[in-house]
Amino acid sequence: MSIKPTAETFQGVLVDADAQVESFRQTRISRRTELVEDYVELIADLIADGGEARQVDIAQRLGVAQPTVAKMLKRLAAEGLIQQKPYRGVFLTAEGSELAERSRERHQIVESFLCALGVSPATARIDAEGIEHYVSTETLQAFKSYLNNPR
Amino acid sequence: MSIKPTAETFQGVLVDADAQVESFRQTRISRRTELVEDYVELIADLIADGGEARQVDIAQRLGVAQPTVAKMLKRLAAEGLIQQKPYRGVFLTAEGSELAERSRERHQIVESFLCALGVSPATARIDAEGIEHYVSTETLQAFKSYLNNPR
DNA sequence: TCATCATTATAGCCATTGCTATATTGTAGG
DNA sequence: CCTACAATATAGCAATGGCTATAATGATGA
Ligand SMILES: [Mn+2]
Ligand SMILES: [Mn+2]
Ligand SMILES: [Mn+2]
Ligand SMILES: [Mn+2]
Repeated sequence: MSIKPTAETFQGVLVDADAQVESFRQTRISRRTELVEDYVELIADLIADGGEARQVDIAQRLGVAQPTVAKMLKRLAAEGLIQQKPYRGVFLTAEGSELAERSRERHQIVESFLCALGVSPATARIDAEGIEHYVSTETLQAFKSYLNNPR
Repeated sequence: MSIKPTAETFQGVLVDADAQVESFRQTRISRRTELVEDYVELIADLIADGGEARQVDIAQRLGVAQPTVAKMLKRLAAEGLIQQKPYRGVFLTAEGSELAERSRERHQIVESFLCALGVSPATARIDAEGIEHYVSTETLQAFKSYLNNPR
């Protein structure tokens, strides 16, 4: 809407437009990388646990169908985060491992923080799975500080 | 991967499978409703500020193109959250107003909470725009409790 | 060895969320 | 009144992330 500098203008209802558009833009960027982060994190966990990450296991853990996983793995391979041999499990590249490790750490901090705040473990687990992807380094640092000195 | 009850099995690397799949499922559900919540919240703010919510204003605030908004508004109308007259601004139905109010409140609590935790206002604003959609009522309650008794 | 079965690959479908280009409509000024 | 111009509508495209059905492959066990 256009600026209406009349006497009865209610200031404060709307936040600064430039700031708001920047927030929405950043959120859209985070949403695009969300799935990739969950995939590499899960792949790293599966490899750490059983030595390999297979499509069926990834699909079962994510609760999606196997072709959905197959398509995403192609994308991850195209982005250089994993390597795959036909009809074999996948493994992480150096770049993929780094992203997985960063994601795992951040996820752990968010979940621990929620628990420290008094949220039940079950709810903390669910909420952290979504929240983790929208937490900046600054907010993550604030979470860490709280964990070091809760209450 | 299959269960491998060997002696060298590393327990604890992988979380419970059923719990994990439930987390991912809930996150996918939240992701689907994210945009709708931001739209109705923004529409309510625009109406409160200027008396009307036009496509150009919504588009400018979200940082997307006008046809993107037009398409989403059709969806919101189909879902009964807004009413629109051709070539006119939109307004919220009773249902849309309720969702907008709930979203606005939740958004405000999340942003205030981050600030109270020591996050800078600019970062809190950005992070809250994403985090808000993945916060359960239980976690929101924990945020409120902290706001009532911080530090 | 080789047949079966679990796993992976592929094809084709749909919904969502973005875009550009362009047609249509409404309205305000001259 | 009527013409610009601003706003909206529409068409068509692309990427993402789901799905089912089915083909191709690998590995296991008899
Ligand atoms: Mn995660
Ligand atoms: Mn996650
Ligand atoms: Mn919001
Ligand atoms: Mn938001």
